[in-house]
Amino acid sequence: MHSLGELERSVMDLLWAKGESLSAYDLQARLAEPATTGRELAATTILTVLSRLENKNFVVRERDSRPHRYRAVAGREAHMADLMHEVLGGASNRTAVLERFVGQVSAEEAETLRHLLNGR
Amino acid sequence: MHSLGELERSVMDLLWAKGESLSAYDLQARLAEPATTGRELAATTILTVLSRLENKNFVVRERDSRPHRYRAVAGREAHMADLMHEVLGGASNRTAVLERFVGQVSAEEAETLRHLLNGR
DNA sequence: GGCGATTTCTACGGTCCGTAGAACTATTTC
DNA sequence: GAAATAGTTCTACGGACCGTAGAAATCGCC
Repeated sequence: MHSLGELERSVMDLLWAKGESLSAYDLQARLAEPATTGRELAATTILTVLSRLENKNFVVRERDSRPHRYRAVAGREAHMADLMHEVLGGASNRTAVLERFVGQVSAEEAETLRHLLNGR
Repeated sequence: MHSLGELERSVMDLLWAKGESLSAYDLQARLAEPATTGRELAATTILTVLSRLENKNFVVRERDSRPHRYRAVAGREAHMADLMHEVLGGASNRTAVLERFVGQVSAEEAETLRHLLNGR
């Protein structure tokens, strides 16, 4: 799985936060807000980043709407779960990794996990 | 947490496989074997990589033995579990991530997880 | 068909990594 | 203890990836 740079991640965060699709100009405005990066970036910068994110299969582009709109392919949570599975998949001894992993979760999260495992 | 390049990862794999500490020359020989990278690398290359791994806190160096020996700080499984926790830690909604994660594990792994959670 | 909005192309500087020679330091050997 | 040898550190370069954005091309409207 491809990894994300800092600006790429900021863009994905915005797309993830807003479930809908956004145009490069929307993103430009959101990124300029102090709450996010606070930087005023050129529109072409955003477009380059979005194009790279498209190549990495993180976003899809709606080419029919006229400023193109971009939408996250997977939700933030799905992406993170994928990342966790990617790590786990690279292990020769998955059980040992899971053992370590479980050994470090908080009590509440252990409870959450038990609950989730029963609901399968 | 720092990330690893390809050669850095190969070196860590060797250090993880062999629990003990290894010298740069040991690693050079292991890396030259077809089973690993099959490449014949200069000794200084290995030393550079090890030095970077030391900076990233992946290995410790035993400076008293004369070809210095290097040892992995954490085991492979611990490292992977750490990575998974790092991903999870970056989530605003950890439960949602765990839900996705658990939803994708195999039946056997789900059983493993239940077992591990009960043994806490 | 020209003009403004939008997208694509091209590019440059920074960082990280693979790679290794050059320079330096420690150890052994005679 | 000086010379040879082994080991370590310094310096560097090329490639990949990313942030950044201007130039060039294209689209859509009047």
